[in-house]
Amino acid sequence: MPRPRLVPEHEAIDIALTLFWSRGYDRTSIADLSAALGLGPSSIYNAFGSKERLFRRAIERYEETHVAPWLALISEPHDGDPAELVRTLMRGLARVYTGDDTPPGCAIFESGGTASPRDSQAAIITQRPRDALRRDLRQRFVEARRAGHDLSATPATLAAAVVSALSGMSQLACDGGSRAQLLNVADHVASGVVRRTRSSGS
Amino acid sequence: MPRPRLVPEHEAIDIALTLFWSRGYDRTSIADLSAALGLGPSSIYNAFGSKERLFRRAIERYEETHVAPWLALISEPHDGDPAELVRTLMRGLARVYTGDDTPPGCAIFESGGTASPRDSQAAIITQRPRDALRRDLRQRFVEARRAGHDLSATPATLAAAVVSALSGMSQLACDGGSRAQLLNVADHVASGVVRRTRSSGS
DNA sequence: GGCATTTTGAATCGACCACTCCAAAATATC
DNA sequence: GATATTTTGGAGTGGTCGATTCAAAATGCC
Repeated sequence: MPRPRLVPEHEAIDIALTLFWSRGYDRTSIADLSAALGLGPSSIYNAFGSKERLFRRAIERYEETHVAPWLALISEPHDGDPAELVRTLMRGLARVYTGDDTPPGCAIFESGGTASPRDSQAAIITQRPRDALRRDLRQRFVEARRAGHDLSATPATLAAAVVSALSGMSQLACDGGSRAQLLNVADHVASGVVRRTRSSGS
Repeated sequence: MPRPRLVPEHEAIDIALTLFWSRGYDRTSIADLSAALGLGPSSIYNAFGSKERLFRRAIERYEETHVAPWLALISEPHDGDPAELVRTLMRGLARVYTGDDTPPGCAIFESGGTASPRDSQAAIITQRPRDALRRDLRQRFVEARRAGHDLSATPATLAAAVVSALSGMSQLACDGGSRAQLLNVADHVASGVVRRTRSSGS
């Protein structure tokens, strides 16, 4: 019954995500969002309440649309080679970080800034999915080890190493690294997950 | 002959570095620096010219005092095992990232923010040492391969992987990761640098 | 002590920040 | 068409940002 919106909510969130993703939370102003949406500040606040809440919605959307498909690989029980699973996960995210029509890097790693001792909600918002990724990966490695796979390190260390590599791949993409470079890193890291008992290939 | 400074230049840079390191460039205001130094804004601008130039000096100091000692390991020719070299480098930086009386993480990775398409001098300032680290590491791997060492990937890929791991270790430290966790990641990554021809240990 | 030189403190600059207020506009229901 | 409900545009809120100005203060040199 009320006046309809000029730009649908999900579309507004997508636009906001692109801005936060490319410039980070701090360097994205309400004026930037206003210009990108073609709406006044009042419309933004009427729809989302605050810049922080809009950022939260944008990050949630990023998780759903860009990370969740690959995260599903490791959240459900899987009896395949854990190295191959990590390889698929990392290669998929490598492509996300170097998408042609998306900003370089990973929104979860880059857009929130560093988590300072004191208040910085944006950093906390992006830290939660990072921790979740470490936890899920670790759990997956625990299951893989139970299934008899010979891992090259403890599940916790492997999870930390894989997430560290992903974080660094995001950084590399932001520094201008190519998709091929990121894929090479992904392959190399994945190949180090399982213990290799003999020399492989040339 | 002139009036002496209340706080020496190198000491002021150290204090500024600690602030930039812990809060990042954007979230560190002139007022913050003024309070930490016990000086008025005019003194800061008289001594350093601008916030950006002070940041540049602080990052240079970080490179000299915290990174250069470990970087020296890979810049000069070395005939030892490249894996052991990487291990020493990464373990040393892991300790820097989790120092008791320094902020968590790496100033070069965390304090500058993401390099946006458009102007953000702070991001560019921190990108230069990141690129230098990749370049030096790659060159070191090239030499190691010439010396007959059997690397597990191309020098460029290995360099990108090691720097990615370091970047991720910095992120992990900012997320509350312990020194032991970072050291484990460092050991695991280093062990993957050389090709392992047979299973090693338990 | 007087002078040149530099730093220091305090007040202040315009610009931009996230955010708000309010009247006009656009719809569904009646 | 009248009314209720929500969005929209635009002006404007106080606050903080980086940066500046200027007189007072503190030194070495003479």
